[in-house]
Amino acid sequence: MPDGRSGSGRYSHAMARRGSYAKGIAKREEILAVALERVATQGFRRTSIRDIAAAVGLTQAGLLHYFDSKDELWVAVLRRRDDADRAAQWDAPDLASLLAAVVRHNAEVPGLVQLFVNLSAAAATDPEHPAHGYFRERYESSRARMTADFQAMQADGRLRSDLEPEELASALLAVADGLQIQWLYDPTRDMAEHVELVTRLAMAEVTART
Amino acid sequence: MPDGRSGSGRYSHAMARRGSYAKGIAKREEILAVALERVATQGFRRTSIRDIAAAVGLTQAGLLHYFDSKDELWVAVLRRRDDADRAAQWDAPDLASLLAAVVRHNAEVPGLVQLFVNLSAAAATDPEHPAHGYFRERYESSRARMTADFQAMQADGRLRSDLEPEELASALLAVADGLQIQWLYDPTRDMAEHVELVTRLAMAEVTART
DNA sequence: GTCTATATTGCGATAGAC
DNA sequence: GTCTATCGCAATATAGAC
Repeated sequence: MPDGRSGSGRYSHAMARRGSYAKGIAKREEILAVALERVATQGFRRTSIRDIAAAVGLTQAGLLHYFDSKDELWVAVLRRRDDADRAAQWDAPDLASLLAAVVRHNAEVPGLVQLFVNLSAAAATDPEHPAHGYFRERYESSRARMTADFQAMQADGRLRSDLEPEELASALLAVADGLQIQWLYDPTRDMAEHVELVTRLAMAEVTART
Repeated sequence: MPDGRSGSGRYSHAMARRGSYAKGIAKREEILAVALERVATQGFRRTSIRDIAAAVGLTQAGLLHYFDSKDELWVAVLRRRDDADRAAQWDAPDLASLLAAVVRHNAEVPGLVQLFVNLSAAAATDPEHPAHGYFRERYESSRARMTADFQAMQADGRLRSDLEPEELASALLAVADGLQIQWLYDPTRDMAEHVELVTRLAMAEVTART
């Protein structure tokens, strides 16, 4: 994505075209930022397209010029979060620990959890939903990367050898997702703790247990 | 998981009258059955109360005489499923196995899974949602009963003693919920298998492992 | 190109007639 | 108990102003 920000003031005709383009990009970024801020602070359910539009000085129809639909906007917000998480460089020895770290961080951003839970549910039941492809691919790639990581860990003897890496990957992602829901109903639940519990169970242990 | 509560007994005010009481009950049951059938065949998102009403020979307003709102109707459908699950008398040695059995059965009824996933997500983010109380209590009671079961299993030496029973209960429910979503995106995933994987990891083992 | 204004559609919900 | 009629809302589509 071009990052060029237009200067303010008057433009020649040519500048105006480039300027308008850059302005459009900037506006799009502003919408994403505001959408994230609104959903984070006032919750998913209470954040309508009209709210966001008003907060960036547009009408609802004006906003939908930048995103084809409300759901496309939400997908863009989630992609942005994915990018931020990827850029954050958590220090985790493996992908299971990374998942726990990301989950721990998510507890600070309830609005995003609300968004994720609602959108993933809505898109799951409708193949035509704008977010369907996003989630499908996200699960597939997360599972694939984790599976590879677990295979390596089994080769190193860090992970129990008597379980299917892919099944464990699915199960860990599921714990993270399922706990998000329980956590929304009861915020005293510690999401990351549960991911770590299952991870711990899957780790090869040196010490005997009772 | 079946929930320990009486399920099917929410009637709207008008039902309390004598007169055609039995007929009213029968109609209500018919609506529940048809609602289940519609959501199962055409999916949750595309099932409006107008659809259901037409299928039972009523208008939308006529149907809402029996249920205060669309979401109340969905809750009644889910309570009915809980009742049926409870009545089914699965032969399972413990609640973790029971959960796996119920989950395995759920795979035969995708429409109900869609309904559960969507409604639990929508109600999670809105305390005023008609289904919020239902899910909150359902999670709480399922977790409580499972926790008690796990404590007994630890006393018997059937379960690893180095983990929190309540945490394990939460995690198992979360695996079941999270896998529902992954399964909706990719029906080749075996939901029950994953529940059993985590259960197996938590069980005390007699044999040595690698 | 970017945006506003307007129209249309479909939904759940409600009021009141019978 | 069920209807007709209508409301308000959200999402979307389109025409055309600038």
